[in-house]
Amino acid sequence: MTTDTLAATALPVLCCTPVLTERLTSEETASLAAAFAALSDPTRLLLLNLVANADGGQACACDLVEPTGRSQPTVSHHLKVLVEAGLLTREQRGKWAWFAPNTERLDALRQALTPG
Amino acid sequence: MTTDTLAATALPVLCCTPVLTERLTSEETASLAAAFAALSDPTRLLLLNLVANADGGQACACDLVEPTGRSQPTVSHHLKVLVEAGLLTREQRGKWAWFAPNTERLDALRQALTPG
DNA sequence: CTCTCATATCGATGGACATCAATGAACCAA
DNA sequence: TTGGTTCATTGATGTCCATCGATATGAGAG
Repeated sequence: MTTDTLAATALPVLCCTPVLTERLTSEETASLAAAFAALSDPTRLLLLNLVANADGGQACACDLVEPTGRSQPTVSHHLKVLVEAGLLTREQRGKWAWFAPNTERLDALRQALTPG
Repeated sequence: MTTDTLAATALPVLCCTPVLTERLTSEETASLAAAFAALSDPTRLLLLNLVANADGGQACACDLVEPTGRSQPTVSHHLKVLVEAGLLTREQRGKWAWFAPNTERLDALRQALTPG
């Protein structure tokens, strides 16, 4: 089996019980950790930043390779991780793949860090 | 070179330029990624949760080993990572080490995920 | 000083992951 | 079909890291 652990654990659980107020179950903990793990790589953080600041709040993958200084396969890999973590949405338009931030998911993540 | 990368890169930079609004420099990106990396481990997330929900908003290390199901050295390691990432503060009281959440740091992290 | 308890550090190990070059797959144009 | 373009997948490699047992450090207590 291919065990894409990020996708398997991050999405099913709604995420995000507040870390600072309520007791976390082990499932909630794993889900939250997976979401933060997606944000823990500088290249992915830069990709999210580039997409969020692009015109219309969306960007084509073709415009994301050069600014990161990484190879195309590496960028493709990181975009997949961000999508599977629910932080970006992906839409295919002909040959091109367009990405946009998933604001609901980001809101939920932010709430998890909100004090009681 | 000993490269304690978390401590070396996370703290000097103030952290946290909003990911969703302003362009990130490579230093800001690295600092933010380091902070999220500290939150990307289930055991550390649970430790933060336990401390934040403890009486008086602080907890003794001696009470954090059993609930995590990890060995004492492992818990000690994770607490160190959280302190070096600025997410927990550490205070020595006699033989015991007490930890509390660093709310300012958590606020800053939350702001980094706030939309424009 | 000696003993005990709380915590930190060391060294080793297994697994996860970021990265790349090469290749594949899907799409479009001519 | 042929070829070019965009993106994903594969396979290999080096590095990072979570985890543990063993051990060191350090702070009361007696």
